Amino acid sequence: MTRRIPQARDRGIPDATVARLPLYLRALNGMAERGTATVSSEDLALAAGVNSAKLRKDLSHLGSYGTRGVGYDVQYLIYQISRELGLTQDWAVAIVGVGNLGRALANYGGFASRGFRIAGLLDADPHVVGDRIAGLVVEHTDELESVIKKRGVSIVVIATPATAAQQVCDRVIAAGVTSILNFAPVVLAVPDGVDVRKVDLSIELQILAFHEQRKANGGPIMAEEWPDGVVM
Amino acid sequence: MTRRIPQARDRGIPDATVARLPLYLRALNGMAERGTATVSSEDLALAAGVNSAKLRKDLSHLGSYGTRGVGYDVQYLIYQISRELGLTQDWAVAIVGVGNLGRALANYGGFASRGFRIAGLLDADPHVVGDRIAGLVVEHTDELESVIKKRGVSIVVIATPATAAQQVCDRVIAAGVTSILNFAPVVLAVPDGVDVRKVDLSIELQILAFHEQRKANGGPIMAEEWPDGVVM
DNA sequence: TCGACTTTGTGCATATCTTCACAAAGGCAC
DNA sequence: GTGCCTTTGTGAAGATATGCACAAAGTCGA
Repeated sequence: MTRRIPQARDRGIPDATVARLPLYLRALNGMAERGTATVSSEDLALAAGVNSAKLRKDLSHLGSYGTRGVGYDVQYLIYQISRELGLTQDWAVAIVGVGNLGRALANYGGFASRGFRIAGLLDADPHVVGDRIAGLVVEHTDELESVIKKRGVSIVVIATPATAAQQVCDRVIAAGVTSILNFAPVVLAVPDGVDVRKVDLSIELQILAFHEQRKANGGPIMAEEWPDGVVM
Repeated sequence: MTRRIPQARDRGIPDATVARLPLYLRALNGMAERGTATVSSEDLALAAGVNSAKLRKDLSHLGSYGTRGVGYDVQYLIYQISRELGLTQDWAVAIVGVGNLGRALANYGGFASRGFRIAGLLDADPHVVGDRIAGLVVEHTDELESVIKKRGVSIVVIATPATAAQQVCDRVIAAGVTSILNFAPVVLAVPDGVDVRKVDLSIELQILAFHEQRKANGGPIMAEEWPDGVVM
């Protein structure tokens, strides 16, 4: 892990902040569509579902873009956050694995509107290769490296079965990709310098189940912990 | 602020730990399938992609289930984590919104194997109602309340368009549901006591884009911050 | 120009999470 | 037994993140 040496102008935006910026961006876009010109931290925080002090602190990491007594200019803040997140440029994304999930992702409207252009759909199954989905023709995974290079793909989404994920991962990294969004239920091994983010549908349900169980069991004080001899 | 008075057996498991337990569980299941009987914190941490001290501290919140000098019994630990997460019981889940994503979720194998039983698929579109997906017949959202009550649904997955999400949310809460997994790109307003977890596909990509941009711009030290006068 | 009012930006206290490092616990060989 | 070896469980330090509360900065009406 690279040691963070604080620079004169420290550009180290906390991870927790980065994770919330897209949230603010969405809320702001909604406001822009409704014609709102300026917004206070209080209102924006409400719309984004966070505390207003946190919102202000988050935004302060980007710079001082508000006006005291007034609030934030919606359009300007959209621009600043977009720029910080790198959404003012176009990102070519390839989706590997065109099962149910891959299809859903290909058809998901939320990508294109944020500068993510789907530049390739690939699958190993010959029955799927050639299908037209969301305006693209599915290509065979044999073409993976050439698609990445020819179309300047810099982000790859892995939506393959778990068994194929690591191999796909290795190949895209060898082809120069350093940002991967992984939907396969495996922990990918990657070298330093490669970012992997993971979305796991069943993990989210498990976390919900944990809390649901707590609620069902009559609150935080649980009467009997060891109902009866569960022994190794 | 409620002062945390440590109970005799303190049942407050940190959120960060809860979020990782499913990860450990998956790694352990893989080991069990390969016939591994015991595992050290070092090896399990490696398989789960975390640091071994963190793993040990996480597990210590559940109890003292390891053997010094040996490690953890795989089967026993699977049982303990499953129990803690509430996966030893059956959870009835309803999916509202059977578009591309809803279909993908309905067909996702990772649910059933962890005690999540899909008890209902609902959609507002009459063209979709009646379709058979993953062994279930899609029902009309008019039936939402009755499906929840009759089939004992305690977790609802919202995979509708953004515009319909809040309304669906309100209805399922009114019907007694207190755990919601939301895929719609909106911040749901819910009363206290209701848990909402959110999965947002485009947010993950935006976070990747942020880091990718950093890498592309020549590492952590960025030369020119304000290329030229971007002014309000 | 001035004063009342609003809202930002942030210092500071607190809470939460991570990591180190090691004493204590147990297995195992002899 | 006894002593050596391995690995857990955890106290304490450090790192990050959150939230309060308020001074500073700006708007706006008179």
